[in-house]
Amino acid sequence: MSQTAVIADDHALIRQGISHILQLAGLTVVAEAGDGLEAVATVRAHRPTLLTLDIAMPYARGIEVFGEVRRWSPQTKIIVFSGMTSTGLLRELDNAEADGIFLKRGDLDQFARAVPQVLNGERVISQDVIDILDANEEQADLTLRERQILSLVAQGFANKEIGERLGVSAKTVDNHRTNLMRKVGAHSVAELLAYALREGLLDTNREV
Amino acid sequence: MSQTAVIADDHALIRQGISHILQLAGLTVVAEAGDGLEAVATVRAHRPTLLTLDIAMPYARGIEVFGEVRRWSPQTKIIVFSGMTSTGLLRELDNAEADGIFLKRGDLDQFARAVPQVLNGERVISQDVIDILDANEEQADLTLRERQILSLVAQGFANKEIGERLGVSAKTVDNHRTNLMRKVGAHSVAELLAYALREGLLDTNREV
DNA sequence: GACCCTATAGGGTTGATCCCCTATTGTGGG
DNA sequence: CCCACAATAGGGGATCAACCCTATAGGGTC
Repeated sequence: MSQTAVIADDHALIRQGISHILQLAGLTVVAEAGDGLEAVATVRAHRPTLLTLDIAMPYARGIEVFGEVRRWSPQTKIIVFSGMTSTGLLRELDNAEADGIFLKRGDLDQFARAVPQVLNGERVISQDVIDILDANEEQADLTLRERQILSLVAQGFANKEIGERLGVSAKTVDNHRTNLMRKVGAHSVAELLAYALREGLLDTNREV
Repeated sequence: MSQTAVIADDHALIRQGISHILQLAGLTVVAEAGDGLEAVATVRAHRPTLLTLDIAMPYARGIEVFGEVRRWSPQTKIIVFSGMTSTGLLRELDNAEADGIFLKRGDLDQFARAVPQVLNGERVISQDVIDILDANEEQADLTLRERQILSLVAQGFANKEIGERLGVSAKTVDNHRTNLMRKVGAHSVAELLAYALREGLLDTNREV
């Protein structure tokens, strides 16, 4: 039986590019997915040999898709394509034990050569990614609550509103926020968001 | 003599996808460019029939590339591929009279069908883009000063610092900021930045 | 059990922001 | 010549953010 692949990316152009490469590698592309939820559903349905996953997709971030895929189809190898180069995100992917990590801006031949290796059980991280991870060893690790609050702050909500939304007091939000700022070295909302943008902690372009 | 094309995009994967489509349309892809400066240089050297241009590239934004290309190779048709869906950006492209505007997440067949039309002198804007432009007719038009201050606020500077940097008093910055917020309907830094992010008024992902 | 960390919540201070007002200068339109 | 508006500057007030402090409850580790 031939080896199958599912491609998840919100850009049709990229799906086509990847599809072409995978076909040259002898894989059968059985399905494509345009957002995170679709990606999970498609993998559950097809249980492919390989999944190529974009981390920045509507409805569900790649990282969250990751866990679901591992759960419903553990034998599926996952290669992640990242458009963003932020340390935080790449480290998350590294820790999540992606079978392959590549940058969209990177060399395609490198990816093409890596496909058979990954299918063979090896783990292939592109050199670009390794460089980025090595460069910034230190990385503020934020707690779940802090990330949630950061995201809501970035969406323009005030402490009081965030408190209502999360079911806690505004004062608790204030405390989390203070810790958050100390961790990342910011001293105002604006500095905080500037940091979050740099690190790719936010869904910048919320797609339609 | 056959018709030629140059592809400018910072993602190799997308270049490959576009290249494939253009070749099917009978065009010869004579060069590819990975950033804005390269794009301008390449177009000057080859003067292609068609340029496909990504608006979010390192070193020079697509909009700036636009003017340069029109100047050095006026007969070159320009088709823009946008990953971002912000009204402001798309309107800018519309006003700059791109020969074609498509979203990266859009339908590829639509693009493929449009290529000959564009080469034929027609102007083709994808339906997705038209919908977005129609949806938000109103668009806050900010003054130069307001844009500058918005940008500095987003970079984490306080009124006092912005004042020093622009050589005006902090109070003046405060006033500009108040007007700015009234125009966009924001009531806090966070809301202001959320707006700016949505509208693509900021350079979100500053690439390596 | 001692210890650390997260999440919760409040008290209190300081400074910045948000937004109301007035006012001047310069520029471009009609 | 008047009007609109951008840009400048300030007064003043209400609110909120930023950050210090203490404190409790629960989870994990050694």
